[in-house]
Amino acid sequence: MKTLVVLLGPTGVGKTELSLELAEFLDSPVISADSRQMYKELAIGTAAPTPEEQAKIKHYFIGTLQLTDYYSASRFEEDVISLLADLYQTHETILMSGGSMMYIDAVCKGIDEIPTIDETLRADLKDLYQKEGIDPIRQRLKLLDPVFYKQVDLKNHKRVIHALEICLMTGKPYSSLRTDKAKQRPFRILKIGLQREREELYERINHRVDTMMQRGFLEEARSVYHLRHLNSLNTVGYKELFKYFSGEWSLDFAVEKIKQNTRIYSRKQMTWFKRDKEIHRFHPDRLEEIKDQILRNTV
RNA sequence: GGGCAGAUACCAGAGUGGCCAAAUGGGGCUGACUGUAACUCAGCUGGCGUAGCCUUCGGUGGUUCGAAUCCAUCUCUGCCCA
Repeated sequence: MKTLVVLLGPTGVGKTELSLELAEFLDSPVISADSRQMYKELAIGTAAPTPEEQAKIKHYFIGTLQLTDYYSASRFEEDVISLLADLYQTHETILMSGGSMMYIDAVCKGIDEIPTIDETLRADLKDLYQKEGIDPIRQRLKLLDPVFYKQVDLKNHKRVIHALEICLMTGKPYSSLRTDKAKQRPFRILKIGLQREREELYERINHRVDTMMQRGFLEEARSVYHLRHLNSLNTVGYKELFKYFSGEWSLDFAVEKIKQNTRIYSRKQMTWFKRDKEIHRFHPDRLEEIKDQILRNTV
């Protein structure tokens, strides 16, 4: 049976390194599930696989987008599913590796059909939000989709605005489009979660940030500074360096903040996958155990 | 040596007789999250199994029905004058 092995875990845990070994072991390319490594301008600050690593193992979805491109979990689902259809012509097992939990869920469980929001509509609502706050948006949502209105976190403006966008875009209540059902995939999914002791993970993260700085992260960030308002740059690492460029923070302080915010991000990832009972957890050093687990599930 | 200011929870910092286990921010922790998700948002953060109770606001001793808040004194810190 065709199998998708999903390697996941918090940032800095060691996914990239292990994915190379597993890819070799499985004779598979690596499908990257990382929402930021997709941008070609962000190679250093996202710790994307290097050109050398990519020369050894074929990677998909690394550096394939420009910062100005629109992308989403739904597109990722679509792109990966269609890519898998191709790859399964010649492979039994494919490896996907990454830490963007929502992207991974989109591939594993699917995501509901919702049209892409029209740019004008999006801009209009953003404008309304900035001028009058969240209240009028809440009120309109309450009118158009009372069911979802009761479910959303009303303080989370992003979710509230998006729900209204969907209602206005489709003419239907957002809640009516939510199926809450996982799609059946024509392949088996095996999730391997990497975890380390927190102290160990934090040390790696701190160290990794220092390494990024040595590799020219500052220059990379400066080269995209003029695009800082793009969502694709609402990203740990870049945000902080931008504050240095604007004179708000000293460089040392910005670097400390990058470390801190990366640690926070890693915790959020862990929270997300703590509740996923399908994940088999391993320390990254346990390569043999991981291989065993895969063999047991792919034969 | 003299004068002044100050010492509050992990940090910063409000509070200046009862409404104070003590504002607020940071940090930390926990969690939510189906489309811009490395986003966005929420809860907790002295102790004990809520309620309630217990121990706190530099130390000690007072005043008071009642003190983080007033008085005395000690220790430490900062600034100023010598």
